[in-house]
Amino acid sequence: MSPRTPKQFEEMREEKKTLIMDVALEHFAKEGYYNTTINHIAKHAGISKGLMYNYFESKEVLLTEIINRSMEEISRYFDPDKDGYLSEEEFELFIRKLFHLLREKLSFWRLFYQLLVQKDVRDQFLKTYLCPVNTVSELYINSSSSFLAIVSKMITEYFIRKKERKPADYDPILEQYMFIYTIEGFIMLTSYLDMVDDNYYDKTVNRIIELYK
Amino acid sequence: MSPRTPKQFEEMREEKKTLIMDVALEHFAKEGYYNTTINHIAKHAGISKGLMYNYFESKEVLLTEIINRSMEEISRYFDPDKDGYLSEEEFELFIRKLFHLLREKLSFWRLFYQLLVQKDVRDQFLKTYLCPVNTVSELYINSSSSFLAIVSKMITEYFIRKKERKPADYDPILEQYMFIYTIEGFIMLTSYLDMVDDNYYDKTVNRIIELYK
Amino acid sequence: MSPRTPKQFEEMREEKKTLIMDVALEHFAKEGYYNTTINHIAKHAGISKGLMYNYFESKEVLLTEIINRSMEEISRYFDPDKDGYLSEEEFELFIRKLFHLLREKLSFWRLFYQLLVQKDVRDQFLKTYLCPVNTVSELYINSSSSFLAIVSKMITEYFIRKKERKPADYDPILEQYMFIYTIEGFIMLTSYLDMVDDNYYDKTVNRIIELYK
Amino acid sequence: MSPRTPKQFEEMREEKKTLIMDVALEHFAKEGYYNTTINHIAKHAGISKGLMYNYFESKEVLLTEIINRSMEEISRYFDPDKDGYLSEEEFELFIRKLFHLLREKLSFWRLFYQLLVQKDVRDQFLKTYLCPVNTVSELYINSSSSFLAIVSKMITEYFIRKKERKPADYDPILEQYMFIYTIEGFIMLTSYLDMVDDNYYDKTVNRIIELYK
DNA sequence: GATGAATGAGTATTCATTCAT
DNA sequence: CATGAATGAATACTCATTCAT
Repeated sequence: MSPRTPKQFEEMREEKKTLIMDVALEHFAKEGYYNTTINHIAKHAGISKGLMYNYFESKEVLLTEIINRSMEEISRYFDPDKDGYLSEEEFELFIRKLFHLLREKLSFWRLFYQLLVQKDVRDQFLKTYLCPVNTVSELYINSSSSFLAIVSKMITEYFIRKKERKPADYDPILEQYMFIYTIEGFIMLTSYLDMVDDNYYDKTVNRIIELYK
Repeated sequence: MSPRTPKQFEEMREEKKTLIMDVALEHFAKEGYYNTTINHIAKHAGISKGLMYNYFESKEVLLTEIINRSMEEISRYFDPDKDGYLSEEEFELFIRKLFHLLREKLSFWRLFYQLLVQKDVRDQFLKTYLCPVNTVSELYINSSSSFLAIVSKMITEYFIRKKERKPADYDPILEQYMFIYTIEGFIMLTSYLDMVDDNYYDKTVNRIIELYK
Repeated sequence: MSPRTPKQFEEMREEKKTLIMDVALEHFAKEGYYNTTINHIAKHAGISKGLMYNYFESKEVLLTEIINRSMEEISRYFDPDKDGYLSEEEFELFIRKLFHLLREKLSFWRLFYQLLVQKDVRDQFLKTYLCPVNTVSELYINSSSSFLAIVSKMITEYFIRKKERKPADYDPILEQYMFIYTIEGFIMLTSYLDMVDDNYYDKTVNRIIELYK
Repeated sequence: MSPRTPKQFEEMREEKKTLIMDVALEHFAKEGYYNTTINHIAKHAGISKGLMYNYFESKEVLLTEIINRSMEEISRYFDPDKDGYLSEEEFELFIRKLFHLLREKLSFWRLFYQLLVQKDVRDQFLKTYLCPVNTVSELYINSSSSFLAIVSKMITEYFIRKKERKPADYDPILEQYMFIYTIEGFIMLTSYLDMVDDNYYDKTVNRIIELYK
């Protein structure tokens, strides 16, 4: 039994961190951030309370890391072209991916909405993930942390471009708002209120694409 | 200095209760229910902690009374016909009123979403305000506590009726979902994320009416 | 309607005080002194909390007055000869009266034992009602407050006198202890634990008299 | 500095739990359960308030555990034959042991009487320790929790059996009551009122045995 | 006299975080 | 690395008592 290499240690550490974050996310989503105690997470992750602080220096840092990880996953999952341009096909794919993700990462969305709803967390979140940018290119410096801003900008530009193939009275800004409200409402009701009608999940996606593509 | 009459006491009580509820709603909405301490509310209402308990037997009761009061106000504000039938004009008016109310009672909506997002509170809330009913008429027995159920039912029936004046492939259920998602997303983004573009407030309302009336 | 005389006022005051004390005794006995709130007593006595403090300057004073009143009643009820001498007939009568009183004033006994059991109250009580005395005569200065001491002394002397009509190995001190233990145990079990067997109430009294007269 | 083993932790826990229970018993007995604050106990046990809750989930549980522990000790101390039969020698021994225990566990008796005197606690206690049983044998399933019931039943049967060696007018029920009152009164006065005359402690025991054996 | 609104010190309990081993 | 004992600041809630009217 040769001693473990530093690399092995690092891997074990990462695995443990991942485990803790998974458990924590699950509980944060189910019981709420404030109602979930460090003790509870530790027990369910099969480690001691003290060890938690070896991995995450505070409960808040744990939360932040969970959010960062999820945002990175999401960002990677969408992986838009780096050209900042959204074709019609890409737009449709984006929506389909979004709805697919909603089902895959339900716990994260639940946590996400819980947090958005609290002023202090929300402000922190928006500062991190929605820092105002002017050009798409400058965003790619740190694409995961500015993912929302990138996407937001790309969608805006998509709607503006759409005007060309629409009647004169077409208002791209208004349509974009309508699109975002619908998406948001769908995510909210699905992830939060469990008000999801499985029979209509696909129909809804198609209808949104039909209306806003 | 004659002693106060019972009537005077009652008035004082009501005034103070209202004051406390207003202050509490403001803070619950801004900081969140769990992050708002009784102490904090008391201080901002200019009274002692102990007095809070003269008016509300617990923090939870305070919350409940705030919600009930707001639901009653909202219920009174909409005051739908007692026929359970929503004409096209009434439907449009309903939407306009809803958006008007959103601005007037922003704090309440914020609180409302915060609570919906917490499983235990949500369940309690839904049980109280969305008890399943079969006929609209039976709801009017206690119209404020079943206000949501009434509205929900009336909207469903409105969409079903709409099918008559629509093409064969019109799916009323799907349309209703789309309508609700849009509304929900709008309320959510407006009340929560302050993502409201005043220039587009009215345009959005009109567009929603245009799409779903 | 002529205005009330000072005497009438005084009587009304006394009546109200009596009412409050009755209600308070009942609740103290049932719920315990610490578990009974001033508010509760006031409500059950049909007056306001503030007015309570017009009659009794504190909760503790109320308790003290209840005890004093009861001790006076008991003292009056027994009304021993002022000669400090207990004849055999008087001894038997004393016991019968004691057991009769136990039934009449059950609430008081309950309160009494509750209080005895708490060190601070007990000390206060013993200081007031059992101040050490040397001669019976000096006790009569304030016969109600030293009632227990008087009775105690009279009983002691009764047992000592009994020795004359008993065998040589008769130990009056021991017999007195045995007598007191029996009485005490009976009162305790009857008043507190409701462990009273009505069929044996009289038999017990007779047996105690038989054993210790 | 190797980390502590689970065994070491367990030992530490038990020691500390015992310490806390001892301190708490002492204070509950002296000041009364309601008058003894968690703060006070913690301070006298030399630990923080918070730690109390690591060992006992509430003040009430602390009390319950103290009582259970004491009842078990007492139950173990008496260790009656499992035949449910009390011979004359065993009866005498039982009494001697009882009086011995009274001195050893004075604090517990004080606490015990305080609790008996409060209706809610009393009911709970009686339910736990005096659950009605029909045969002695069925009690031994959980002998500590039904210890009082066992003893009570054995004593009753002892007195009934005694009738055979007594005159025709001997009333076993009455005698048992007299016996219990005497015992009870003795315990009460000794443990509570400190009215114990050391010179007469043994004489009393002997006299009780003489009278009721 | 009479009321109940108002106060504030006190109480049990929780929980993120630290630290000795 | 790992443990869980230990801390203490914070929180909801209670209640005797005071006081303006």
